[in-house]
Amino acid sequence: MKIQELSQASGISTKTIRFYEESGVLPSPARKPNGYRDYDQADIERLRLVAGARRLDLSLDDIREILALRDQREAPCRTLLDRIQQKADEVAERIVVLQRLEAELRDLHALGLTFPTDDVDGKNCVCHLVSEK
Amino acid sequence: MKIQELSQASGISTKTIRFYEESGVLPSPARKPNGYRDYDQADIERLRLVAGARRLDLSLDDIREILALRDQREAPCRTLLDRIQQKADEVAERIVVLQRLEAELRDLHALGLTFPTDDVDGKNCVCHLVSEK
DNA sequence: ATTGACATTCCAGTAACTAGAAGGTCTATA
DNA sequence: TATAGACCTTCTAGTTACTGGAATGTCAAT
Repeated sequence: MKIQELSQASGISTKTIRFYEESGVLPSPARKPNGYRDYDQADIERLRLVAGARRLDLSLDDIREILALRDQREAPCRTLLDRIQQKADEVAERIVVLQRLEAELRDLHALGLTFPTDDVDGKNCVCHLVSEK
Repeated sequence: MKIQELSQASGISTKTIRFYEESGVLPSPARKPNGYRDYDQADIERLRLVAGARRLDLSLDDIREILALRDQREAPCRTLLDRIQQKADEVAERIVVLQRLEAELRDLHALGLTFPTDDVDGKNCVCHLVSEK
């Protein structure tokens, strides 16, 4: 199976597949006599796991660790579950920060609308609202 | 005024100040006879505007554009306000995506807890939940 | 003369790709 | 047989906004 077929079976671009190989997330595959990469069913499954984990926004570092466990025939389920929970917590935190930021941006925008928009140096300008103290 | 004093007046590290200069966000400052960068009050104000805009997560590209307007003695308030609103919209979208992601992660974690954690290849493993179809 | 705190430049690394160049291979058709 | 096109290969470099470190120079005080 050539790289493009793996790409279609996984939904991951050939560019990214090669990048994952170089990053150590995917092993170097067998090569055909002409030098083309040659993949099999196990590669599809591995790449699908990577794709699923990436969709959950797990880092390639996390994924490497999980796959390394699996390669040593140790079940990575515990580690994977831990990472999923940890990622959920990170995301929750990030959401809070972004909510604060959005509120601030909306407030600033509303306040800015009450100001003249042709003031380059005066204090009556949005720029001065944006400048830190 | 030396770079460290500007750093203290703005809360931006000297590393970042030099980086901003190289990035074209700050102009090349005057130099003292010994080659040290020499800043003045206007530099503090400019850097504070940059810092404030960065705190609102505006990109250096946006900031460059806003400062370029100001440098041509055109009021950047309209552009700045537009960027603020646009950024608020982006942030709102990002929040929605992250909320979906968090829900998915929590669900997956809850589901994973009902599975055995020592299953390397079996279908009864979290890994298979994570793998994409 | 030396110490310590500053300054300078340049190089490399971060995360996860993506784009493009230059070239080799395979298959089908004119 | 020649050639078109769709694929493959490797390599380099760009993205964002910094951050860290090395090697070296300057300045003030002891």
